[in-house]
Amino acid sequence: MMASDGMLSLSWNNHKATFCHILSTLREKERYTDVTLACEGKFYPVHKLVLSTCSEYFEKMFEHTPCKHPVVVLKDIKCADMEALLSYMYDGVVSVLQQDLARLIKAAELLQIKGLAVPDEPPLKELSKKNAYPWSSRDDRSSPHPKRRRREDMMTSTSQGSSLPPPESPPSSPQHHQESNQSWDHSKSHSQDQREDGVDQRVGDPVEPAVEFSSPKQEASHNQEPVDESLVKEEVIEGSEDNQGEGMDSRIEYGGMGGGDSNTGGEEQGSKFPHQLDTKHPQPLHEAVVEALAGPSGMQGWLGTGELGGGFSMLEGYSEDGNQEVHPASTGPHGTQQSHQMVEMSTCHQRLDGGRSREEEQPLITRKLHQCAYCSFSAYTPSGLKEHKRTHTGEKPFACPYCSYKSNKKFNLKLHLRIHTGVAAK
DNA sequence: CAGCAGGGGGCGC
DNA sequence: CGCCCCCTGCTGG
Repeated sequence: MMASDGMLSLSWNNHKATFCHILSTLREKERYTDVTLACEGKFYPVHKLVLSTCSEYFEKMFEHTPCKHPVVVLKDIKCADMEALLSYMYDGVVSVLQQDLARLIKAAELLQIKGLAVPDEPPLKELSKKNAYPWSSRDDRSSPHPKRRRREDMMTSTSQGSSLPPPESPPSSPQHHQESNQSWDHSKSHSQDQREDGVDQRVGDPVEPAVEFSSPKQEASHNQEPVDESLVKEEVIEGSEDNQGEGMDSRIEYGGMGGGDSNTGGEEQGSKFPHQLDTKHPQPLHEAVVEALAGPSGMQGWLGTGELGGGFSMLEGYSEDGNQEVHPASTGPHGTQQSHQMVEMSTCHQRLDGGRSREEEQPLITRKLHQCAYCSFSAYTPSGLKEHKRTHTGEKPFACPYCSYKSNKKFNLKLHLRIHTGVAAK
């Protein structure tokens, strides 16, 4: 925010990253989607805008497709690849097994995905800096430019397949940004294959005539190994103030330690855990965006306060699209949806204390944070989050039978009732 | 003092 | 593990 003779320039910190994340969220929630990609019987409601942005192919296709909501049938694309590409287009990053890379690139070429197949701009510097791992830098993803990240470099160090062992790479490895296959992900990854049941809703969708899309040069019928999208990293909210200043990654990767006895002792704990960020003051702009774009029940996993700046670099790996069923037909009652990001803070240490100040004094805790979708608050428990959310939604389920008082909290109602029942207060 | 909101303990599933 | 209940701290009238 700068002032030049009376003129204020308000800048939205982290705007681009935020914007991208909102887009991604919109896709998850199927908000404003205006095209449906269909491949291998699965349907992916997405946005023309995004596709067009990332692919001239789509751009032209939509240019010549007057339908308001066309269904594009991708005959020669594996759904796993499609999901990966969508993840790439929306999040700017995609996790792919090395063995699937070639197929993915081929698919990307078919669709002329910028950055994966079509040089969107001088790619030299991006690629040559590969070892700099730009995405782990604090560059807040200031540019949504697609980058062809040959993640296979890293993937080779870990074994592949659906049951990736915990990344055992040394902490110095630059990859601790991305792929930690959390143990709790394993269970979820199993359900990957059941995504179909979630998409039936689209089948009968009386949208416009389907656009048959058959890529000219595709033959791929390799084994269909779904891209293990559980290869997502988990972001941990980080109090950037505490940042030792040295770059970024005070963000920690809690990869694979959930399993258990591999108590790593020191190094991880070295990095302090987030105590609460400035939870009292969610960024008004962000909230506004949340409200405006995602609605009260949108924006899951919203972590951001712009102030965090380099504390984390957006949620690139945060892909509920990977772990979630593809858009269940009903998103649950308004305001009560429970989807929230769970960040597992796993340090293989047992709970160390029960005191209130544990956060400040003991970073070595094992617990889950339940991230509020509306602000940077993280609750200890899901129910805590639930209650907290009511402060955003205004939901007040507990009404006083004697007056018009309503509370968002049962116990508060109980306290209130005392003024009616005559029980001495406090 | 009333209201609000976060944290934590206890208990049941 | 999640829900329920309660304690506690803060704020405003």
